[in-house]
Amino acid sequence: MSPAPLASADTRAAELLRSVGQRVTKPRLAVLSCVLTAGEEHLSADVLLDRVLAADASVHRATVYRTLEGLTAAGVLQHVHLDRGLTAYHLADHAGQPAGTHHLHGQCSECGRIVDFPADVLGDAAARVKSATGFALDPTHVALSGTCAQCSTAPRGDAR
Amino acid sequence: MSPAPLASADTRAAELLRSVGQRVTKPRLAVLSCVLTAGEEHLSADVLLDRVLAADASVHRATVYRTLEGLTAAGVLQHVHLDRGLTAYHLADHAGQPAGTHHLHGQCSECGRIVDFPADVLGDAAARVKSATGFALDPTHVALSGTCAQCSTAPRGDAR
DNA sequence: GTTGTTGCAAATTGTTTGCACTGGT
DNA sequence: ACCAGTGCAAACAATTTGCAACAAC
Repeated sequence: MSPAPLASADTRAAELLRSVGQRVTKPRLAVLSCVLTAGEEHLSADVLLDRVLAADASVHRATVYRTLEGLTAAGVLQHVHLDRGLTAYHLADHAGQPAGTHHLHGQCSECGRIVDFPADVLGDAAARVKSATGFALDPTHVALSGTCAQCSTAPRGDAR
Repeated sequence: MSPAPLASADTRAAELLRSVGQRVTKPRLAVLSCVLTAGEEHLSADVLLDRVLAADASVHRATVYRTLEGLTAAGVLQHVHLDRGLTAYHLADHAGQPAGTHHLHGQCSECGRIVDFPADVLGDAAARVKSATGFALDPTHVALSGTCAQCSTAPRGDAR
């Protein structure tokens, strides 16, 4: 279940922090290694908060929120807005790529799960909306709503 | 600027209430006629709350929220979820149409304005997402994010 | 009259702010 | 040593709840 060499989550976190010129502090390490450990999973700020607290109860809530904001500003993390006004964080798409090619997200309205979509799933929809209405869609800013594959078939399976 | 015969907003509201078998009460009239008077405008619950209070301060907040929920359940109103976890309400698309053909909404991330889109703006995007990922998009549930025509050109113009 | 509605006050959820202290570099 | 970063407590916004008084039918 855990094949990853995650022993070094803290080490990677420290490297990342230094590489963007941020001070290496206990809360920042805690937050970043939670994100690193989560891997594929996209975690909302408050879930992340819970995990950080579970790992180190001495870190304060406010600091977790400030840290997430700071790491996003520094380009280490990216976020999407979800249902209910929550925000989910994940590692930034690698810096090599042309800017603006972020992938998009869908959120299942049944179970709350977040799924990744390739940047181009919407095809020419954005262009169509723009020319029809003048509205410039930014599908990366907010998660698209719908029902995930699991919930479409199986009933209940709430993971929120 | 105001060509509508809106003198009878309260009357229409009462008719609507009766037509769905809901009791005609002061708070319900206040809420419904605010929605009717808003017309095209899509109002978030809290803005609607302010307007209702401005019209009749004796109506309680909690009642406004309960009323909006009730009217939605009764099929009189529909809602979309916005940024920040807010919810916007508008009159339900007329009952004559085939179910599920609701229009969609976009919300400008600059000014917060809500714009309507025809139900088919996304073209085959939903089908594409479904077959690529198994995720069944429901673009009517949450407003699509982007920048409205005004904000794309002019700078500041916050109407939030 | 009785059943559905309302007003009120207090709780909730997720997040933010001001400020004095602390710890990284 | 210096300043960015942190903990804490309190404020925040939007919404929700339990309950007793109340009013529409």
